[in-house]
Amino acid sequence: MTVSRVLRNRGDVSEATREKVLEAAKSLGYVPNKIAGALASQRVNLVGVIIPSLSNLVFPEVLSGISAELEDTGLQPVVGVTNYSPEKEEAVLYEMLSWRPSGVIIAGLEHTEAARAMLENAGVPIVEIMDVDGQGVDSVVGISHRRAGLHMAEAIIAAGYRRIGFLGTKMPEDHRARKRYDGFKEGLAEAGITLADEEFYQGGSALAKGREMTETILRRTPDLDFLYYSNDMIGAGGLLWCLDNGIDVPGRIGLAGFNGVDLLEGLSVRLATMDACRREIGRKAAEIIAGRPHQGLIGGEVIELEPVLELGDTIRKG
Amino acid sequence: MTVSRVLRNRGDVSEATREKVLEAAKSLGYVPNKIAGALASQRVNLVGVIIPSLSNLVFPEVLSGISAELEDTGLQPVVGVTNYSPEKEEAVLYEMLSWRPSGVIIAGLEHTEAARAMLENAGVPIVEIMDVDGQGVDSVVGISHRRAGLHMAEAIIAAGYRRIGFLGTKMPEDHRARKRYDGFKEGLAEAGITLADEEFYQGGSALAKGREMTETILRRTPDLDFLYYSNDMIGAGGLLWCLDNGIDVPGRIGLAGFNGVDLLEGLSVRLATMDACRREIGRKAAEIIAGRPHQGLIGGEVIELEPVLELGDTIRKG
DNA sequence: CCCCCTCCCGTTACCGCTAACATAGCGATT
DNA sequence: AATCGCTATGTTAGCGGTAACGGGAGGGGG
Repeated sequence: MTVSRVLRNRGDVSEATREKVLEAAKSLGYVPNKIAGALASQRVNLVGVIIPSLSNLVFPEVLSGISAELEDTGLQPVVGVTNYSPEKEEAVLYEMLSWRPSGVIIAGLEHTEAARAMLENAGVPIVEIMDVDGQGVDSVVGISHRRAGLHMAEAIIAAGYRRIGFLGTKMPEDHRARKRYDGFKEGLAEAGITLADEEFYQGGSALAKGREMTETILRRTPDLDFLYYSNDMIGAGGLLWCLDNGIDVPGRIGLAGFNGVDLLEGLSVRLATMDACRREIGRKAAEIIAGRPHQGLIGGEVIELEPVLELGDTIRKG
Repeated sequence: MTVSRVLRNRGDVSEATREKVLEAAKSLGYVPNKIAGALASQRVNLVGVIIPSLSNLVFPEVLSGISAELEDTGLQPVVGVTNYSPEKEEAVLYEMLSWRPSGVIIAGLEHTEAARAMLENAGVPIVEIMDVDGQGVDSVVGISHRRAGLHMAEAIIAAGYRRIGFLGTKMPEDHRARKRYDGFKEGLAEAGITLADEEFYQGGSALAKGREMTETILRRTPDLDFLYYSNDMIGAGGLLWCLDNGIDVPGRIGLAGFNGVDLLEGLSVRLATMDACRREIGRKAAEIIAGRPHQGLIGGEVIELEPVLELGDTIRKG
């Protein structure tokens, strides 16, 4: 018992015994068994984080925000990846909840019915992240992808472009991409414009796909004067293709992507984009999980962040 | 007890009771407590994975190999990130071991003394990945970064380049980058050549840094005819800078990076690089962890993979 | 001198599950 | 009918810690 007190820095132990315990622990190479500890104390210092993918670039950034915020709280993130599959999400969530984490951070608002039920009954703070367009189970931190798309449409129209094409992922399960798409079309519709053409892809290297799709769509509809890409990587691919083919950007054709991927800083021409506040989303979500027990919040906060439009060099000004 | 048997598919239970149990579990929203289960059975279906960073692009790929291989084994990866800090690594490892995972996959061969001791005494299979240049604790899966650097040097010299510069990260703790650097200089030395200049960076967007550094080094040493970058992202930045500035690649100057990052497929000019077998490393490591209990291997395997040189378009041929 | 309080350390009873063993039920075998 | 063998289910005792409480030693106040 005294050993337990020393190793957890809890309760009074004399300096003398404390040192003896620590020394003994070190010389034995003793590593306490958190499984037993967690079972006895009903406390687990883990936070489940469930995201669709790690190769998307966006999610590692969110994760980094989460880690940073959790750093000094004694909490530790545990990551699960769903590959955009709702069934996998359900399975991963089940697995995580069976470890009784102190909280769950999960991407998106769309879950299977069973997953939603588990979240509701988990009895710990839940934060759904990335997206605020919909109804959350508990707390929500994100941006409105619908409005992001809408604002981009407005900016494009304000810049004088009229023949607009959309390039994106096939998005059966990427709800956020779909919401941007919907918002974008809505924004165009407000100005009485409809999408002149669109092109979707699946899998493969995004940069290369961006090139291919750009070539395809411009061959099919040569009079397009703007291309809106559903993410920065395919946008960058398109931009490179335009530059290689001597197309005047943003004069002859304008381009924009989405996400504000730092990785692309360093292209000769900066792609117009919209920052999705990824690190910030991670931070806020972690803050909610970490703060809940102390502040005794009842939950259900909804934090909507504002994505910032960065015009870059691929939308003409004035 | 019967419930336990049903939920684990273990032992004989009649079909009738099995169904009753499952139905009851579902209607109660029962999620078994793995903490208690693990404590009682002394078995934990988690594999600790400790890597330096998630933003490096390389590690998510390794992870994806691990996840894929673990998919049907009932084992689940739990990721810890060290930010290239040995102290953080030690802390993360301690935290992980306190959950008594079924195995640990950890990047690199260099650890603090305490970390090494923990690995040795963990009593579960340990796989050190990425690097085989050194002495491992248990199993090792990776490539020889020293030889990767060396081979690149040979290829560059064979192509006729002589005034060679190196651009890389400041690498107090990136041992693999250092080993490539050492191997590279060794390769040059064999041909009686020494590095004509070098430049190091830290932090920031790699693409942008690649541009900056390339400009800096070429301004300082204008007669360089080859630049070897310690990773593909800064290499790509350098490549873009050269293209923007109308420098003839690979005629006037040759370029090469390291890693074979898929992300960059789609640049107009393919950067010479060396594939580091990242997914494969992940797969093999996971295979060792997953296979150990069944096959009763004693451990200590060393699997060295061969990185493949891809000449791309930035080293002149013949 | 007694009482009470504080500081330290020990005792006891779980936490929720599973390994191992015990037992009940029932048909087949001798 | 007694025994055996098998399947299906129940019982018991932990797993390695922690919460909650107990209690001895020492000190200060009345």
